[in-house]
Amino acid sequence: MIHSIEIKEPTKSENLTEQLIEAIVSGEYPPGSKISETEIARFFNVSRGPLREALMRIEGLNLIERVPHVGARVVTLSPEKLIEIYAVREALEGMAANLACKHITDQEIAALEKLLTQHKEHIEQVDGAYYFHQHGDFDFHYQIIKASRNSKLISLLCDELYHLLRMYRYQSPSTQSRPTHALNEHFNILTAIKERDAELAEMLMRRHIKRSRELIENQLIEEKEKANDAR
Amino acid sequence: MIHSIEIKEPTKSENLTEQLIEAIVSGEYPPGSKISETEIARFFNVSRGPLREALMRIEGLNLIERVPHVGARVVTLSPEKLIEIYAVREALEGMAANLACKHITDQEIAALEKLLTQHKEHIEQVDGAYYFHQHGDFDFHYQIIKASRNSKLISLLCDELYHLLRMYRYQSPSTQSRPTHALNEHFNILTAIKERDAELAEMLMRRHIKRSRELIENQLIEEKEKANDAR
DNA sequence: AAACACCACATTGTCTACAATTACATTGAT
DNA sequence: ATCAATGTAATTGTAGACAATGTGGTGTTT
Repeated sequence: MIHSIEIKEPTKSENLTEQLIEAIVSGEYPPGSKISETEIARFFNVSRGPLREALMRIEGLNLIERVPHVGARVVTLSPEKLIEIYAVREALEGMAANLACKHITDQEIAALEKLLTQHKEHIEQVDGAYYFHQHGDFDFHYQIIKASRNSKLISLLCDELYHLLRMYRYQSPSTQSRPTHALNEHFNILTAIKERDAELAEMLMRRHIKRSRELIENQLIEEKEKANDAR
Repeated sequence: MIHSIEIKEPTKSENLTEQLIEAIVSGEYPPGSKISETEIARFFNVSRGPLREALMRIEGLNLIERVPHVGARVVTLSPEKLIEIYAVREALEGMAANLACKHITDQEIAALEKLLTQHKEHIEQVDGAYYFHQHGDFDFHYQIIKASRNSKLISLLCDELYHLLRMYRYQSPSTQSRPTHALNEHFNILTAIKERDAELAEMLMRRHIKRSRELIENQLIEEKEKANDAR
């Protein structure tokens, strides 16, 4: 989707970084599991030097937590942390939608329209096409973020937060989504962008993300009630 | 300047990271300058291993840029990049002000009030107390960010963007500020927070940062015109 | 004189070995 | 039996040596 795998990275350290990110995000190294340097270095046929460099970078992405002289563990994403991330997304992607109105090209708008039409067809045909929807959801948001033309915004959302969100998706596949509602909201956002109404686009995007967040918050409340009942 | 490794951080790699950040931000290693691994490792009395680990982390903070097999250079902050950062700040700190209204304690509000009163006195006494104002400006924003109680927001603003902003301050000391106006805006923001008016606080904070950004944008335009005239 | 090819040098990337710190288990005392 | 202390084993942190790549200069050719 985003990263072209055309050419290998020139250095082992960078290759490792990408592979480890994939392994962590996909759940191959489950949340909370320990990352043994010697073990993983042997597995990837590299020495501990490049591996440690990769770990430093991955720590910067908040995918692992390291304690000196103790080791690294894969982070466990609590619903509380996820809610925090959604608050950040609300602010940043709202800004992205605003800026996109000012910079997006007609071609890009056409591409977005095509994307949403495809989504609509898929949802109508395959009722509850969950995975596809989630995938496409990222696509839609990604294109708008890119259209903001603000490289800082793009890197924060697509490099820093993206992996954490993907990881959460793997961790809790039971997350209920709302494909139809979300699709409608996507269409409304696109309409605002087409009309170059920056303020409206921002507001709609923020509301869109806020609703996703509230879904998670409700889940969290349910979980807590269940825990209380069990007591 | 003494670089003796005290018992602050438990590991040399982490010590190095902090010292290098300080050196880069303060301009000791000027923008665009090359970072020679062997040279700096010798200077700090460490081997290249820990140094490289530190460089990886600092690269993640976007303070340096590394090219494989070529080396690392200190980033040069263009006005364009700074404007991008301010757009991000506008979104994030707006959200922070909003959340702060919901979570800030009365003690914290009192502390903020005291802070602003001190700023006011200083500005009245020492006209154009530039450095202090900038310093205090960070204080005010920092306290509000902390009061948002959103750890992701806090780390993004205070860990990721903060160093870049400090670096810019060192790089272009000629930046004209507007202490009196800014102070008034700070007071207005604080009033909104005191009244727990989240939406107003967010709007005022965003406008406040937007005005700082516009100051930079105007400078940029002036520079370009000057460049055109010289041609 | 300009452009290209080649070689030597310097710098970065990686590996192996060693030192330092922590975790766990065993042992002893209360 | 529980708790504390200590020693051992395993893991992480660091250092120095070696390999791979990029840079710059020199010399030749057109």
